[in-house]
Amino acid sequence: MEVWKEFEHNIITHSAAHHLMAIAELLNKYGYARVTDVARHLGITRGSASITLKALKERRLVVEDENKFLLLSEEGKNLVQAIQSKRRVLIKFFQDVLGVNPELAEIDACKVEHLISHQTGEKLLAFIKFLFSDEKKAREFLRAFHESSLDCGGSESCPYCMDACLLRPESS
Amino acid sequence: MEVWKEFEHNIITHSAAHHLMAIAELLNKYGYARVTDVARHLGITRGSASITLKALKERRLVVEDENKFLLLSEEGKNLVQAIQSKRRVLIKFFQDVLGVNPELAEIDACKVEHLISHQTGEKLLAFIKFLFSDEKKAREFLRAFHESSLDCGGSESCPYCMDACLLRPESS
DNA sequence: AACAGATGTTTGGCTATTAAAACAAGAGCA
DNA sequence: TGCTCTTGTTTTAATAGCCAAACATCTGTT
Repeated sequence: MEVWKEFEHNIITHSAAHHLMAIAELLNKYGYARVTDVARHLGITRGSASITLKALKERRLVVEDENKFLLLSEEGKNLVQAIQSKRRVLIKFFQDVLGVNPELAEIDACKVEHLISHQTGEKLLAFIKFLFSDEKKAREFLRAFHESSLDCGGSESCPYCMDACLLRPESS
Repeated sequence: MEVWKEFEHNIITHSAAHHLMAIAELLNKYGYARVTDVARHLGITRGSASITLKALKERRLVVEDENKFLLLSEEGKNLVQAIQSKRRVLIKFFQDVLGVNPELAEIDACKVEHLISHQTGEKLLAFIKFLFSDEKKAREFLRAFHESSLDCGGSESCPYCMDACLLRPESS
């Protein structure tokens, strides 16, 4: 009765998260980030970026120097780190554990990276670390799973894909 | 440059998905579902539910009988099935594999259930089926992982929680 | 000095989602 | 018949995102 409303109570929206990450990537690549650069990086207009970035400045996640060059606050940097870390873990999991194809793994990770909790992100990281560790049981399990799953690629003949539990959703 | 925009191109929004699931649950529990029932079930006003449901009728996911009682179309039913199936798989994974606490597992699952792709959902299902199968390697691996992870609960002393890769995000 | 180009902001419009409040239609009751 | 309650819709207003277009500023060139 209340859980579903949590969706709105996130620390950051998808759009805002990507504005922050754009700044981080631009700073990393070019050493600076302006409104125009962020807009171009995200493929949106300068006007849209300007408004969103204004809100992020008010939230103290983004700061501006005397020449209107954008920087991340400490809080902004931490947020970006956290989201990027979750993204990497998710991509690794989707791709190298589940065997989802790389493009889709990236899209799915991008959609949820800013939504999953700190705890879940951490536990997934721990899981993956153990799974890819030297632990004999982990190695053997992973090999056995990948041998069993036979890479059906979502075909009609795959028993998992035909499972009544997951009725072809994307077709909708 | 384009992946991040996929977030908007989903089959269904979080809100719409929960309107559909509300109808399914009400039909299941009481045998009928009206606008008022959906609104009450979701904790929103009748006006809001009316508008969202109107859009869902236009999209042919919801249909109405002569007395304004709501039903799901075949497409609507399939969508609900798909989302609920993903939710169950996600909760099981978060809770019983990763060891996330039940409340958080439910919240995280709710946030992403409508976002992850069919392929990822299916592959996660296959993974869990294998993980909880009779397969000796799966049982041993799961036991070894759960013994190793020692249930830190996100504390300061846990090496995973202090991992530089996941800098305390929710604090932001 | 004057124009051109780039940059940043603002304004008006659109969609989705919410609430609040007004309104319409029906049902039951006195 | 008249009153009230329930139900559903509509309108107005918010917020968050986006675009397009107008506008203001600054810089560099001629």
